[in-house]
Amino acid sequence: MNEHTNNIVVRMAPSPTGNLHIGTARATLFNYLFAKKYGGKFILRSEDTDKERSKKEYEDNILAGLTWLGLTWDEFYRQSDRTEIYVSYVKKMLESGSAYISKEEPKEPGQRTEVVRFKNPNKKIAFDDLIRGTVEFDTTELGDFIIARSPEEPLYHLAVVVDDFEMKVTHVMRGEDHISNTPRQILIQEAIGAPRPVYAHLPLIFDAEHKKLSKRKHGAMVWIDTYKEEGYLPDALLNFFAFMGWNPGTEREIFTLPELVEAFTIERVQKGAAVFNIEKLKWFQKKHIELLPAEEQLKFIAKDFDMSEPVLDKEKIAWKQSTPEEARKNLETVLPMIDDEAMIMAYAEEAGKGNVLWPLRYALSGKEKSPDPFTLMKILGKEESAKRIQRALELL
RNA sequence: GGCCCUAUCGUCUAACGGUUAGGACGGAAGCUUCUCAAGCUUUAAAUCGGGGUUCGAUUCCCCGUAGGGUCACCA
Repeated sequence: MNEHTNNIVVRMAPSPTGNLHIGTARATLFNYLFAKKYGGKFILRSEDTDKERSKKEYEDNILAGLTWLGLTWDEFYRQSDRTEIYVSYVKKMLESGSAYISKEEPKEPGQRTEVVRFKNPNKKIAFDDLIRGTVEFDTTELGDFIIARSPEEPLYHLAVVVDDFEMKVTHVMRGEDHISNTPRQILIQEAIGAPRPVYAHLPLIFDAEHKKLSKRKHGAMVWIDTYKEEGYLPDALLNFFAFMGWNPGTEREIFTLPELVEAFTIERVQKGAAVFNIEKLKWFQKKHIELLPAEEQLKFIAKDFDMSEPVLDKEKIAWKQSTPEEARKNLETVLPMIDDEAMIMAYAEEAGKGNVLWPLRYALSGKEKSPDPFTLMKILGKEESAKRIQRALELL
């Protein structure tokens, strides 16, 4: 695997049956990293063959979320636009005998009395997985599985194989939950004469109970939107996702997206599932905020810390043993110096840091614990800062 | 249950036969005369079990065990 391996094509194929999911985003990241690292093409394909469950709004959400994350694609396709292609393959398979029409007894409303089944050759299939090595299956246990509801209504396995073939996909990187789908898809490939892509099944993301993350069980925590709304930076999320299942082989942990592309190698992807740890995400977020310009960082502080006008407690304005008179004197001295940190610090050095900085910080925040007074003043602005200091003075 | 995958600190992981088993998150402790939610320092914490192979196994093989995934006219 190197830059000279030509024409690498990968694809991410989400089904628009829900908003952008963490697992989808992470798998997309790995496909993106792989494509960019090796100079390949990254295709995004909306797998909406299920008309009942697929919705345009979900597709929009997935595309918007991926764009927000910075995971951009080179080509986009929608399976519902390609039905006639799948239909032509179903016809070919029916003619060649690799598929047949089967009479069925509908078990649920809406089910057909005739479906298209794949004629299973019942053989052993072994494929080489880039992450797991050789994986073997006996396809006998799969039976003659259904590949289309009717000759005009193709189902997932058929559509995937046809698309990967037509789109010349060379590497299929997807979650490990798809590993058992692989033998079916290889069987279809062989039936239509499609080459076998290289497979790479990514480790899953688990919850604290070591179960696959699901929308049903975990609700909002699986949606990318939730993290976006909470103010998480795309790069923090991406960095976090990358490190669940991959590491650069060094002790460096903070990477931007371009840096991840540079450092990425498929060989360092893990086999075992990773537990989603929100504390670690918060740490990545903190580190990525530190990468931002100073004024951008202030916005995050302002958002996380309650900056609304404080209700001051007279008793708390003066620091420790010092007197209200001292606090008053210090605040009056500092008031005209508001936008000059150096001057305030110089004064604080001689008057006693605590005696100056505590009343100042308390006057501004009204809290015993808060960011430092200079940060507060930058966020509040000169005018509001002066106003709050004045109010503290009135109490003394 | 069948099939498949996986197995190092609580968590994310490093060590590609030889290390005092390393780092990070979180935890604990301490330091830091403006506070701590910041910063710094220190610290506790792991190779699932049993057999092999080998001079030597976290590492290779086998068997267990445990966990997970998957078994739709969903994807």
